[in-house]
Amino acid sequence: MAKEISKPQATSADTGGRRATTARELAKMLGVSQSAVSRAFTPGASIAAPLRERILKFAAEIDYQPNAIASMLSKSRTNIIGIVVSDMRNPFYPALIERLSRALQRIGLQSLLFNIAPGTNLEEQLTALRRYNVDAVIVISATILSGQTLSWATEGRPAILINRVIEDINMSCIACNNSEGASAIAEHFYERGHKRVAYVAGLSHTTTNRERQYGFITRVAELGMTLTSQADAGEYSYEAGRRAALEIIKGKSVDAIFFANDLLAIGGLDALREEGGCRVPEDIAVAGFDDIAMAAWPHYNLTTFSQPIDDIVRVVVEKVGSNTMQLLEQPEIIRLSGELVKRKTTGL
Amino acid sequence: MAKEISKPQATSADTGGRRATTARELAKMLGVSQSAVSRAFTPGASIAAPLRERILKFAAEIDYQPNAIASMLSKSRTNIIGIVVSDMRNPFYPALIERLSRALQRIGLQSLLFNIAPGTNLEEQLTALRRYNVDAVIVISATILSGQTLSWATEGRPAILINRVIEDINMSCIACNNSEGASAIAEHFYERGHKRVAYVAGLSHTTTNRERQYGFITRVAELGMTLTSQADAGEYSYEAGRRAALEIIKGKSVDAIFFANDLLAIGGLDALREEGGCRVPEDIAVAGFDDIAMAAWPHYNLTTFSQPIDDIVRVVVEKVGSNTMQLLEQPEIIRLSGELVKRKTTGL
DNA sequence: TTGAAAGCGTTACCAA
DNA sequence: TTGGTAACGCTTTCAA
Repeated sequence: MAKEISKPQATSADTGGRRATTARELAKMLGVSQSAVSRAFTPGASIAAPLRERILKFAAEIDYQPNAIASMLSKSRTNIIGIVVSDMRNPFYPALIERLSRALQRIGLQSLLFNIAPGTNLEEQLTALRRYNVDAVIVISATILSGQTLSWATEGRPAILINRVIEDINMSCIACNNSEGASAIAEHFYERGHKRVAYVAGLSHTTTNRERQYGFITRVAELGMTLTSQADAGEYSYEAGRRAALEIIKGKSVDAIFFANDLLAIGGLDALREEGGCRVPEDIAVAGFDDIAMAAWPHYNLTTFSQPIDDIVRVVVEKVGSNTMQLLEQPEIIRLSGELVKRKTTGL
Repeated sequence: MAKEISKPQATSADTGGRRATTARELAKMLGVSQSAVSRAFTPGASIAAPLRERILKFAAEIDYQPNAIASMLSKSRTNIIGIVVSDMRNPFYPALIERLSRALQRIGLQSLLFNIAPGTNLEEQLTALRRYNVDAVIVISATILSGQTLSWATEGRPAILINRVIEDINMSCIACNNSEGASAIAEHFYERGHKRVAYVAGLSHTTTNRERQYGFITRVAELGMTLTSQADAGEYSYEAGRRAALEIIKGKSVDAIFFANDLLAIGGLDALREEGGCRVPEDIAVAGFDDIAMAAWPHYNLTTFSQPIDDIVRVVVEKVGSNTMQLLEQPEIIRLSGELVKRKTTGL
């Protein structure tokens, strides 16, 4: 028995092979020039309203869409932003990427992901970035790539670094005021009466770490507190946080620990309570940095310094969306201010 | 005073404006045809080794790279895979995306992100997907998009759904065996002597939820256990998990709760211990699904059913990398098996 | 405002 | 194996 045919809106010529309709074909069907079709789809182009109407209407009927690739070639503009990432394990990054890509989409820009895996051949991985002619590059990789490699990879394309600051490089950098944030944590510890404090670094050579470390230690000294110990966790992970915390309380007595980011702090927190036999905040206070979603979970309730993700996204999108060239010609270092979020790990 | 010029390896003609060298220019400089240049960069093309050598060497010197956009246009192949996502809050997805995009990169494919925000105009958001001529589409969005919308959005392009199964649609689906996994959880509960069990749904209408729910409930009945209650958390989030857990233990007595995913389970776990006054696993056992990184954290130590992310990625990349057309012509539903991971929330 | 035609930088076919 | 040349599907002058 013949199966019923459920003719799916085959308004026009069948697709045969799956080649899409072109502007030229559409133009011929309508008896107008191909240029007219192009203009119909170009906002602000010089075309009479009725003609545009007619073209757009028919285009919708036969489901015509301009081919973006061809457009890229002739306009030499791709509407694609390259996003260089290397760590999606730290929830801070997915959160940032999610909002960033949505904001970009809203102004017609798509995100092409370049997920750099550590250890492997970086140049090879970045070659693609150079070939795809992206309109701009946003780097969200706190680590791994040297400024030199980045310059090479972006090769004269507008680029902007998030959460990392490199001086004397022809790209803009945008970061929160790490050092002030860390100062604020130190002050908060001080106000709560903690005298002997410790600092746990993530990757010690990263600029975020250096700034947070500097801000914290400096303020600690200014306030006359004692920096009992410092640990270098070696990476920004939960497990590293656990290890560092246990190491810090071993022998020495400490009132408060500031971890370079929330993921470390959360690991440390669990370890202190479960293996270290400490009560937090009664025996020891804990603070982190970033304000990831988990920090607000009732179980952790972690005091932290909140990164202004929305502001970062807003500024980045603004820069990338408009005067991309300015990113090249006048690279600037933009500092956005976060805010101290006091929660239970430093209070009662 | 004049600033010193730091001539940055200007091996060849200065870039003036930042227009890249073209194959034609390169060819002229070398006195060969432009076709030769193209062939030099095409593996397996018919070109004499010495000529290729000469071209590649010179290309490297002047830093020439073939323009991928032009290549896309003439080959009508973009080497770009569209990745449709809608939730990066659940750590399962970033973990998947990270491995997926890296695996794709390894075979020369880049990932173009389409981050669909719920609530807003879907068609508008997906129009870009249709215009960019991606070679294939990978959908990692458990929810939001109807099969119909997806068909429209992919319009005859090879597509593959991860973690979601839609029958009678011309795209392949790949998912773990949710129903068996849920059965395994039920059996595990049974073996540990739990009689009164509960189920917490995420989004109840999603296929993952339906399959897990069905698998669990069915096995529970077969084993003669009692399904004390079911809750619909309404979303796959930590907070929803908390709420659902507290609701479930209110009044009724329950031995074990199976949450539709880990994020819910973790929220539930914290709530049970901290607000519900329950000991886990002594008073009540808890299990989740997915095996996200947090499930293995010592603090949670959550029993769960592990999704075979690596297998999923392997199969998807295989499909997408080779016979993309087969995805269209012979869509299949692929089930990959995960494994039960017994941890402390169901044991001692 | 409209149409014709010249690019955009490749790939691919056809001769040589 | 090589070079010449026609696509690829759009944008953008240049005339009309």
